[in-house]
Formats: sequence, structure tokens, C-alpha cells
Amino acid sequence: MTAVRETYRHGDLRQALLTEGLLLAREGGPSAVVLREATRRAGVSPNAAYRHFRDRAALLGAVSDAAQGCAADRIQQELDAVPVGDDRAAQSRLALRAVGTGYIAFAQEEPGLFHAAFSVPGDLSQAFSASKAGRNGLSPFQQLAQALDGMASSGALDPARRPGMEFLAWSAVHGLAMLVIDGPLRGLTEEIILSTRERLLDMVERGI
Amino acid sequence: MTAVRETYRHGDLRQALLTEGLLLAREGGPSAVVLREATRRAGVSPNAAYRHFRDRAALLGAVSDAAQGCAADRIQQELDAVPVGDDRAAQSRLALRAVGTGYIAFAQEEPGLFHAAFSVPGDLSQAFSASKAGRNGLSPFQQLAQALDGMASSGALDPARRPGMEFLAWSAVHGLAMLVIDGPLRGLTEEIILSTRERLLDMVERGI
DNA sequence: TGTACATCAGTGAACGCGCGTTCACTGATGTAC
DNA sequence: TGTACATCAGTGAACGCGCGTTCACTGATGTAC
Repeated sequence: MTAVRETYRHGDLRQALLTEGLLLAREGGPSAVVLREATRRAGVSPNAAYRHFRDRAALLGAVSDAAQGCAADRIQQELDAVPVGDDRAAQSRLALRAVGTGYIAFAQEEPGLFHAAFSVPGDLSQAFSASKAGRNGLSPFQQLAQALDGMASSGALDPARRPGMEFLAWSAVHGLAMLVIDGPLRGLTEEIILSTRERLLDMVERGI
Repeated sequence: MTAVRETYRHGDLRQALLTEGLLLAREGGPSAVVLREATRRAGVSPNAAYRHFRDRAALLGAVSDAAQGCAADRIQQELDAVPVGDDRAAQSRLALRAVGTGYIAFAQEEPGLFHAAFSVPGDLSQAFSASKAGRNGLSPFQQLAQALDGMASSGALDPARRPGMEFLAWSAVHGLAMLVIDGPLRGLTEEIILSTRERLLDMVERGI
């Protein structure tokens, strides 16, 4: 945070480096997570980072995990906003939509963090790991899996088709996120983006 | 090509740099497209590149365009393999599937080129530009658009739903490609990947 | 057909940059007696 | 309660690296006369 420190020891340098790394990712995506810059901002010499992270890749990995946690929080926000109703099947469909909506909203609102979370090669491979969890203890992939479980148990989705279904839903939503932040949809009006998002979620709901 | 040259002039250095850049991208993705390395491989001094490209970004942009052309060729391969039949609607659905299949196959077979083609930020924005075309003169996005046009005119897709539909189809397929090359599906058996791909294309066909 | 000359695609050397990482160190902290 | 000491989180200086890019240049080519 601040570059001035009164004590010789930092206190919690690991956490500070993670926080600064997250800010760097927020500003410029994963490639902006520069070890020296993180230490600079933490008010510490460059090599101090090596007490807490094996190398730059380890720092970046930790930042990526934390960014996935941020995504989980944004998704949870949408999940919490789903109105409660009697129809369990309808309810579970809304939950799935909420996951998709939160995911795309996160990409729009925090493209740097989004890239750090979901386009650091290799890190996505263990997408179900607990270290990527948000405040509710779930990773984005787990939130998606839970929504699909809900649909399967409420009759909104044929349970026989449930296995592996997260890959289909995630593909659609992740692809749209990429279109919105890096692709041809970038810079288009919020209205167009919203309607494309709804159409995509319709497609998934119907096609599932 | 070869690092030795007999003449002082190169002949077609621009093309040579593009070719080497494409090979670098193939080996290591867009970040591996290093200007100095391209000139090295072309057997030319580093600054010679500046006769043909304004800067590194321009070279990378040209490589990205060429990589999109490669993707178009791979997609065309699938399109050409679609058996001819009487049912125009069924035929047009198969064409759309072929586009998706070719896209994902390209990602699997050439992950480096795939990333250069479709994850260089900003370059995707002009996805319909002719400079990204394959041998048949169409860019991947145009191939997709054509397939959807075919569905709309054959009755396989409600023409009222046609506008903007490429974004939905592309999202699904692009997302899966990312899962396969960088995500949780990486390294899984060909069988699993194939079946996931078919299920995804089913979802798109039904949900569209 | 021969020659002067403009063009411009290449050369060679150098630059500043900021990075990740390693070295031998120093000094604050907490614990054992 | 006071002190010696082990621990280990920090420091400061330095490294090699390869990059993109700029400079003033050289020499092959094609054209005008």
C-alpha cells in the first residue's frame, strides 16, 4: 500500500504483495503483474518477495486464484438477487442464468482481473480447487456446478444429461465474455451487450 | 527460412518475416512473435524489419491475420467434407456444425496459431476484414455468417432470429476451444473432447 | 547500348530499459535458560 | 525478570538477459538520358 514503513519487519508482506499484484492485474491484466512493481508498491526491496513466493509465476498464480475469488463474489451477488419462488424448476433455471450473468458482468467490470482469473494458461486446469473460492467458499466453477445440480434435481434438466454439462454452459458464457472485452462486441452499447447476453442464456437454457 | 543469403537484397523480406512470425506463433503463441527472432531466422539484421513493419505490433497484427486465414482453411476443410443431400435445412445445419468442428479442431491442432488468431486483443475487433481470409477468400467469421445465412434461408433458423446470431454461435465454440487448450479439458482423452464438442454443437443447434 | 544517378532495402553498432533472480548481509523478534 | 542466542524477514548491490528501437551508413537495383 504505502511505500513508507516504520518497522523493519513488514508485518504481512505476503498478503501485501498479493493485494498489490491484484491491483496490478486489475489495471493491466496478468502481464502487468510484475514482481518488482509489486514489491515497489509494498515499499519493500525486490528480493523480499522471494521470502513468500518461489518466483514470479507463483505470485501470478496466487493473484489468479484471488481473481477467481473476486469473480465468485460477483457471481454470488447475482445469485443472491434471484427472487424466491414456489417453482423449483424455474428457480433453478434462474440460478443458472445468474451464474452466467455474474460471470459476464465481472468480465465487463473488471477485464484485467477477468483475464488474470481465466486466461492464465494452466491455472484454469484446477478450476475446482478451494484456493479460488470467494467469500462463500465456492469457486466460480463450483457455483456453476451447483446451479446445474439444482436444475437436475428440480427436473429442469434431465439428470442423465447432467454429467459434463458445466463444460457446455461455461463454454458459452466464457466465449461471450471474450467477445465483449476483446472482440467485436467491445465498445458496443450496453443495450446490445445485454440483449446478446440474454439471447445467449436463452440458447443455453433451451439447448441444455 | 535459411540464415544464409547470397544477394544483398533479400527478395521478399516482408513475406519471409511473416512466415517466420507465423512459425514463432505456432511454436509459442503470440508472445513468441519476437521481432529480433523473426529477423534472425530470416537471416537479416534486426532493423531491416522496419522497412516492412512499422513496429512489432504491426508484425504481430499481420501474423494474427495470417493465423486467422489458417483457421479459415481448416474450417473450409470441414465444410468441404459435408455430404451433399436433398434436405436443404439439414444440409445447412451440417454446415454450421462443420464450422464449429473446424474451429475447435484448429484450436486443438494448432494452439499457438489459434491464440495468435483469436486472443490478440484488439485484432479480433475487425474480424470481418478481408485480410484475415483463407484460400477461399473468407475469414472464419464470414464462414460462420454464411452458414447461418444458409440456415435462415433454408428454414432451419427463423430469419427474425438471424441478426447477431454469429455472436451466440461463436461464443459457444470459442469458449470450448479455450477449455480444450488451456482449461480443465486439456489433456483429456480425444474421446471425451469429441463427445463434449458434439454435445456443445447439439446445444447450439437446439438453442438457436 | 552505356553511363550517371536516384532510390531505398539492407547493414552494423549502439541505446536504454526493466525485468527476474542471486549474493552476502543486517537487524528485529521471540524463546530458552 | 534479565540476558544470550537462534531464527529468519528484510536490505543493498549487482548480474545477465534480450528486447524494441534509432542512428548514420552502404551498396544493389532500375531508370532516364
